[in-house]
Amino acid sequence: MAYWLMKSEPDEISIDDVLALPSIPWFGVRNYQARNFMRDGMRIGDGVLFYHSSCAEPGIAGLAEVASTAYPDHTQFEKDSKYFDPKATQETPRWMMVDVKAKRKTRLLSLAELRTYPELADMTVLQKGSRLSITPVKPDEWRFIQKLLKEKV
DNA sequence: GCCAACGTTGGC
DNA sequence: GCCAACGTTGGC
Repeated sequence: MAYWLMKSEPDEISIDDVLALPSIPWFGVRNYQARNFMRDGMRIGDGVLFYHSSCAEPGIAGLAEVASTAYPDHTQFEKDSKYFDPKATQETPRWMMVDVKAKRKTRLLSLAELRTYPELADMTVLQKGSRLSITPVKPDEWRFIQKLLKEKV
């Protein structure tokens, strides 16, 4: 069992949007490192911190889980999609995605708050210049965040 | 809107 | 394989 942090722009897809559906396909990832995490690392049932980015209050907004293993992202083949990739073919797809199922909304653990905890100082998402939309979360970090969500409401 | 940091592309 | 130029991310 592994843990992940996945960024989404709430203007596009928020935790509320995902909660309203059984699961959603995580389309649109166009970064090799993030793709490899989905393709090589993610397994059904892995824990996900749902992070809102590029918004007024960036931070962790909910808990989710991985609901499928990786499969080709269909938007890479769609000419009209902003995620279209002319170099991808059906035979050799370049981009993959997984399904994500929301579990619940949490209080907003803002980026500013996350930065105050020494226990989380090594979190990838908190590192300077970190832009990856999908990052692994260490078990210690996951546990600390679960504890935070129980203790401080 | 600014801009630092990082990733990708392509000429050589 | 190097690296400059360019594009993107995302906090502020």
